[in-house]
Amino acid sequence: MNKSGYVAEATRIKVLEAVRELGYQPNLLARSLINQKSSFVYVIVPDVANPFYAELTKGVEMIAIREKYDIILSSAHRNELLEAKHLEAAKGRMADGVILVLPSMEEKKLAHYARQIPLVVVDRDVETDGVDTVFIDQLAGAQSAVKHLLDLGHRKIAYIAGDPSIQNNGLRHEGYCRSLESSNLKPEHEYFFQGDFTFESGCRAFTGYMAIPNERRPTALFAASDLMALGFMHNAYDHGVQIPRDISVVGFDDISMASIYSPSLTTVRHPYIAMGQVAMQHLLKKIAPNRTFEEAADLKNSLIIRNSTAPCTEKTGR
Amino acid sequence: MNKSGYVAEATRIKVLEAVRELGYQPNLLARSLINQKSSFVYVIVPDVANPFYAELTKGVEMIAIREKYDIILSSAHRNELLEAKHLEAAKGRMADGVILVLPSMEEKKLAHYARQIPLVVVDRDVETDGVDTVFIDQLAGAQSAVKHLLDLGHRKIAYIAGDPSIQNNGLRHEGYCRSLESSNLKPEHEYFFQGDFTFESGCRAFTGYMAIPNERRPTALFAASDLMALGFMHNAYDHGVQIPRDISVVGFDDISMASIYSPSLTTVRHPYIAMGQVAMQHLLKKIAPNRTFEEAADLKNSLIIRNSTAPCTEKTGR
DNA sequence: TTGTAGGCGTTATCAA
DNA sequence: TTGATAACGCCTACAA
Repeated sequence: MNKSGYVAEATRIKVLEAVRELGYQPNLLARSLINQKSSFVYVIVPDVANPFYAELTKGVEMIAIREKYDIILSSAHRNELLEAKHLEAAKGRMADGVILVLPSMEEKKLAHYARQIPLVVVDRDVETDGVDTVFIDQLAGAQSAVKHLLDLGHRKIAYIAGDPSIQNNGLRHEGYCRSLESSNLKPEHEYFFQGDFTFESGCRAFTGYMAIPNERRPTALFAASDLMALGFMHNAYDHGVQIPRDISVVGFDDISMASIYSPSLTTVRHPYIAMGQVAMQHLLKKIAPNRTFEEAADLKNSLIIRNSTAPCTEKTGR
Repeated sequence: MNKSGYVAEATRIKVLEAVRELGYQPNLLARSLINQKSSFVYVIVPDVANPFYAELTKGVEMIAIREKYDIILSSAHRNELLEAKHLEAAKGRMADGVILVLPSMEEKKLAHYARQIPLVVVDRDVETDGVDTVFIDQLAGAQSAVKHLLDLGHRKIAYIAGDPSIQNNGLRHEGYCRSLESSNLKPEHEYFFQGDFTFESGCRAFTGYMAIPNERRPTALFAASDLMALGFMHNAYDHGVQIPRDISVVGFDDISMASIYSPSLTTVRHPYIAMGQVAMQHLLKKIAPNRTFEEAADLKNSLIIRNSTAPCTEKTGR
């Protein structure tokens, strides 16, 4: 008994000496077995190579390390079978909890697993009771982006949408629509470009933009991801369209490139590190409901205004 | 015995039924204990949020998943105490192996741990026997970058160095020097800028560049990281210095931004995903020396020529 | 073919 | 205080 208990000083010293001499190291697996506590947390993300999830993992790690948790990281590739496989592995390995990011499995299944192992779902809103979530309603974030453009005097505001199968994309689109409507504008079909979150789809959107006759051409653009915004700007640069002089652009995510690009990109920051921290804090609360942990940081999207947006110079038709 | 052995068909069916009904799941921890094999691999990187290491982790995962290994990921922040701590944890948890990326601990210590647990070191060259490494000698990569500039006719080639404490940085610098010398040029002190791999240090280097009198000003630049190259280009753009018209720029790493920036950046690609794959293959070989695995991909840096480099237009003084 | 004993490395419990 | 013993959940091996 190294830590506590009633031990004679002499014995204690002897034991400690032996420990050093033999290089003894406790077997944590055996310890887990008896303690029913492995000090493992699974983090299941769509793709470990995605920088967003790398940041999220860092957030998780920052909290986990203080509580001596190790992180088992795996990719589920937005495939519910893989998600299930990893969840089963987590149970089999007696993980103390699971952080599941952007799962594609249905809510019922999520609830099912949540009953078997402490589970926190990130980046997806789940209504079912018992499923803990860390989710930022990106409606507000998208609205603030479009409001920024409206405040600058823009009225013809285009939108590049992301992958429709992802919940967050729908919310970003809805934020765009609502913001327009609150200014008595309505989303024009002509100003809607379907993308898939990638750089290339942003490039393609530029082609669509150029196809619009000059007098109706948008003076501003909101893209559902920074990568698409940058794709658009990239092509714009090549075609001599200047940003923000000819068109203001707002992105979403605040990837590292956003601040580095020329011009730097106005965007909505999605705080992945903080989300990872909060997710881990939720998990700790579930694992040890009696213990108290510091309050979680408040999570929200924030608009970062940089150099890709400027006041509208075009006289409005009204 | 679910898999093999001599079992009556009836019993087998009964057992399988019971398994389903009770939702039985084997406890992998207990299984590990008896098998002396945990199916865990530790991946210890400087920082989990760094996109390079995220890619490397993906490479490791691609191989690991086939052999049913789970990955325990952790950050050591280039701190040898943390590295040691994670290595001890790996031993304590009976990890089957460790992939240690860019360790800062001394070789003797590495060899010491390598004797205790299968260990593969990535991104650092270790001479000691018994320590397996995945390391690309970046000398050749750097040389090809500078040779490209020489081939374009450049003679005044500046260099932005990275963090001196990192082995790879030294090799990149040496590659720069050797390449120059092979063309009977020598590295000018005036053309050397000390950076630290960050975007900001690249920006600062631009200030240094501008301080050089016009007639001696370099017509080309090799930066030891893409981020520094982009920082330089960023400031160049702001000051009306055009790339590649006024100065050609080559980076190192091929970060995702390199292909997206305007102009896109000529750079030396460092193949992190492949390195992760190879590292995991080495580890598997160490764990099960008898089994054979597919041959590892050949690893080397490759020069990616994009739009930030162009022929030298300045008449040489000779 | 089936059942049972022993042990993997811990920790907790209970006599001594 | 200390030492012995059971148990965590699994697997191997040997006897039935």
